[in-house]
Amino acid sequence: MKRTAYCATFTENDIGRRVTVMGWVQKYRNLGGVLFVDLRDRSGILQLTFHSERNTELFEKASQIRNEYVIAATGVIAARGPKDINKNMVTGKIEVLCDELRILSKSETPPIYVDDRANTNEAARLKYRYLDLRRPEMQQALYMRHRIVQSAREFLNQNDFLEIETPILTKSTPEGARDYLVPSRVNPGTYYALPQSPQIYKQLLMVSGFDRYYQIARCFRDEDLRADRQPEFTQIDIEMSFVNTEDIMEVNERLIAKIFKDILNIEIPRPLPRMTYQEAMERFGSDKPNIGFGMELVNVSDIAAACDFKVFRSAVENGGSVRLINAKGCADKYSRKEIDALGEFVKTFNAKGLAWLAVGEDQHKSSFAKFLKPEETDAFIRKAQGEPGDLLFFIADSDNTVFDALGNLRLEVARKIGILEDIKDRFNLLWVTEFPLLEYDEEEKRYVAKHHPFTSPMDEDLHLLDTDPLKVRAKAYDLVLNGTELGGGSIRIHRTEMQNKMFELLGFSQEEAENRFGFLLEAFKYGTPPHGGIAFGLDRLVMLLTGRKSIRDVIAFPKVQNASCLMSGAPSKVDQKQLDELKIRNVE
RNA sequence: GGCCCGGUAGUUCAGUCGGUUAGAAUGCUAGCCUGUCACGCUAGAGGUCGAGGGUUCGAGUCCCUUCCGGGUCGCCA
Repeated sequence: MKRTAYCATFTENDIGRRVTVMGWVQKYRNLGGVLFVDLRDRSGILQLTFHSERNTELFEKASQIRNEYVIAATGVIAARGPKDINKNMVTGKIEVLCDELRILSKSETPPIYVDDRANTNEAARLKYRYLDLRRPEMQQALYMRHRIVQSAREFLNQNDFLEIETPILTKSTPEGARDYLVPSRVNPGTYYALPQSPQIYKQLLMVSGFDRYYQIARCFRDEDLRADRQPEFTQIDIEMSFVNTEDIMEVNERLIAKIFKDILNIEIPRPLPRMTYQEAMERFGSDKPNIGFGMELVNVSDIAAACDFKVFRSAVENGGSVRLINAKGCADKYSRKEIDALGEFVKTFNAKGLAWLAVGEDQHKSSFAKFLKPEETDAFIRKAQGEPGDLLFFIADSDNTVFDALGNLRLEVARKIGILEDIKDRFNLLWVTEFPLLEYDEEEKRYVAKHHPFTSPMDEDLHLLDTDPLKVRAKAYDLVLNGTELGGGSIRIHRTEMQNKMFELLGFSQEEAENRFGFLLEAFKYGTPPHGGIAFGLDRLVMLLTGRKSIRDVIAFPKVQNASCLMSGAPSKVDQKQLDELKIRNVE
């Protein structure tokens, strides 16, 4: 018995043909004298029929069939009667009149439904992931993932990029995320780290002269999980030599455009819009703004500075700002209780409070009206272009807090009033450029790299490196899709002196820099081309292109929030013998 | 590490003010049924109410602790 073809590939053109199909029993319907089986494989579903009057013995055998049995059936493709056509099925006009049946393997009653309509709890789905993956929805997601990777590979291959693998067992570089460590048996007491990204290796490949590199690279970061963050994830990792920012953006716009064309048949307008980091923060309160809708931030610090409301005035006096967003027509959509809830919401972003003002025809309601002169209130409304029915939300704080809180509030309000749902099928791509090179880490009391320590500062800002490092902008860029960071990259430092300068700014002693990145600095001594690159989060890209809410839905075997795998039980304890070999002892 | 939501039959859920033997749908098992397509009809089996402790005459329900899952802040160069 040899399979003729996948179930859902047969059509009316095959009527009369004798075929063999194999797959899983999606559903059986035994009507007494006639039995229908919906047979499923990765292509879809095909109906098989067995008649007791045609072949009693075969019918008896078919009656043994239960859901999720794996069977092989042979028969003749037949047209269904006019009344029996199922318009909801791709193969709804045909069926297989079976004359042979083999039960290849039985199935116990499945613990979860293999059905897209089931709405099963995710924990149960993950425990029985191999069953969950039988669902068409999941098959589709992984098929799309495959096609997206193929599309990217095709583009990169055609554009002279070489796919090169880099080590998984690498050297720990404590900057950045927490490393996953792997003990060395041969060198007791020492550890490999799993790569957070192939960053240093791809730069070394540029030193080696490969000029254009890519890799569908697995990356590992031991940090807490989110809906869009897994401890191991995949990047489309790219690096190029003898290029500037423009060159890299240009190639990658073409890459992304090809993927959108291939996968969704959508033409991406090129060149993609660009926005500086500064502008993104000022207008949207985010370095990954969702530009699909307005409700932009409005700076009202000038009015606030002159008013009698102390919360507003002192924020400006302390070097911060007062900004607002205008929730158009929301004055009657939010109850006091809901506004209070938004107040709690912004507190999670360290805002001290949320001031609000509901614009009326001639009388306004607000949380702070009594502190303001009417003309000051009017000035706020005018600057916010407020009209009766609008609801203004104010945050007064340091710029960073105001941006963070208002940027997130903007998204929260948009979610609540349905804007995000309305625009989810549109794809708004943009580049965010000119990121700050450094930020100040309050905990560590030192500067840390915003992107990574190999990012080149902008030439225009080099003079600020010693005087005002926080003002230095980097040759760094992120690609943002609908408010999600799809990828980011930079032009790298390719001169030893500049790299040393950078390490110095980050507070590394010569010795530390040598210890951590010495091999890179050494490599840079022997002729390094100017180079730069980018990495895209493949999981996020697939998630957005397939409209899923979590990257878990586009990863075959994902981990849950505590970084464990519900199916395999990893991580797990190991034999004492294994630990002994590694010279490792658990402590309480 | 903090905060929020959830955990009752294989699955999805209901369970009122703390009160009789914890229900429904679906799935499962059996019987009937010759054109169904989430077939239909009849009957049946199926429960550590996540776990432990407490309050009470009595706890799925109230309290405490804990485990598990999700979201989120911190974290994620």
